[in-house]
Amino acid sequence: MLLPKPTLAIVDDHPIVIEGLTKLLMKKEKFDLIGSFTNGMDFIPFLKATPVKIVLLDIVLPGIDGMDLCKEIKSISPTTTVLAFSNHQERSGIMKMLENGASGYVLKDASIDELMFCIEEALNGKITFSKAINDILIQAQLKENRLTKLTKRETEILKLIANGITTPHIAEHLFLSKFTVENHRKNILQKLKAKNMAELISIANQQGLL
Amino acid sequence: MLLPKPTLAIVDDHPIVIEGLTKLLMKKEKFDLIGSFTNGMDFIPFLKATPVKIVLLDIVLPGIDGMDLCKEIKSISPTTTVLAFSNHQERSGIMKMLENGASGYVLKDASIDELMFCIEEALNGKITFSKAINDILIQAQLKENRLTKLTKRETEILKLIANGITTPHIAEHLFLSKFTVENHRKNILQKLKAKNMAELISIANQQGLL
DNA sequence: TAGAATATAGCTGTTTACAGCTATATAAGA
DNA sequence: TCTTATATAGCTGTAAACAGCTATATTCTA
Repeated sequence: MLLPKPTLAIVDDHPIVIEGLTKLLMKKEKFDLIGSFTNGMDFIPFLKATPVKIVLLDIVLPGIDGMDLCKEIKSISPTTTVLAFSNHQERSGIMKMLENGASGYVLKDASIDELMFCIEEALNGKITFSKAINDILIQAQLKENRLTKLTKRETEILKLIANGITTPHIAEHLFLSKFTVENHRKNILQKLKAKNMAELISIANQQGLL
Repeated sequence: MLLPKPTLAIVDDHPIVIEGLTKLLMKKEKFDLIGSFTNGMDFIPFLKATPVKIVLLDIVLPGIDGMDLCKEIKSISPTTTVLAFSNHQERSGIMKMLENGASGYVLKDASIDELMFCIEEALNGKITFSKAINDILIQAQLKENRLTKLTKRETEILKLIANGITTPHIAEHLFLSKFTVENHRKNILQKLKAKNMAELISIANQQGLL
């Protein structure tokens, strides 16, 4: 290959991960691995001295964490592409990384091919995620889209209410105490921010919950 | 005109109407007016003896009324076209005539051109109505289509209910007694056949009343 | 595995809803 | 003009809804 390979650095507090990644990346011969670091404090001076095209960045790090480090990296070298590489699966962490300038998020149990693909996509300016992360984000999206999240039981009871069945009858029908049904009703009212059953059914209809 | 004109008969208990119609029809020279009768008993023997293509038939007649006479005419001579020509504006009478085989219904205050047009349409096998009758039928249709007919007040209150406003507050808002609002609610419940407010709002939503 | 969410059950008031009636004045329609 | 529909107001019960709490067992899930 005549073109110079993109320079790549790893920041991960697990030496084993660094070791494994190094070997795999060597095999592929697509990137020039110019440095591995187990914390952000060591990496920052290096970045200031050396141009780095792409950084694989863990979230959990001793001292400054990945989220903050990402921000720092982008302010020092905006042309550097940061790709989160972590085991963290919380949506909040993922979002924070993206807000701070990361170009994607790859879960550590992703395959090497998946990782290579994501790196290339990131280098092309795209935001990419490994499959597992994608699933998490989509699911979160779905939950959020469903403006209101009623449980199975609540949905069941809501439908009965919409059919004009009263609390005592619902209790009978579902073999529950009337107190239980009443509690479910209270919860539904709260979740949909309704003052009473009439408004509840209105809102439920608007949101297509029936 | 070389073609034989269609034969036409009038059955109407008002001599003035017969007189006027006769003159107008003569002018148009489109039909061969072969007989005028002020009651059905006189007309039936005539019809049995003479082929009549079209009959202008009033509803209010001495002895046998227009609805029954129409049926009789169609059973004696199915090829005879009967066109109701009356002042009656009740939907039930119109429907009865049609059920008994009439090909249309022209109100007596229709213009002569309207009448001529309707006769021709009827001869062509169509069911026609003068404009005023059409309006009556359409309006009746609309009323019936609107599966449920709520009054202005009821609709107003229904919307407030759907917004979660309780009876006492609705009463305040509309400067009414709470008893009045309660009565409106009862009426709405009955009209929409709902057991309670929850079901009411469901049904109202289904019927697009909100 | 610990914490969060869910489903369950309970108690006590107060407020609303609902059923069942009567009644009257006005407006709209046949 | 006469009947029907509408809008108004009233009364009396009973049933249901609602607000505000506590509490526990189970199930999800990070």
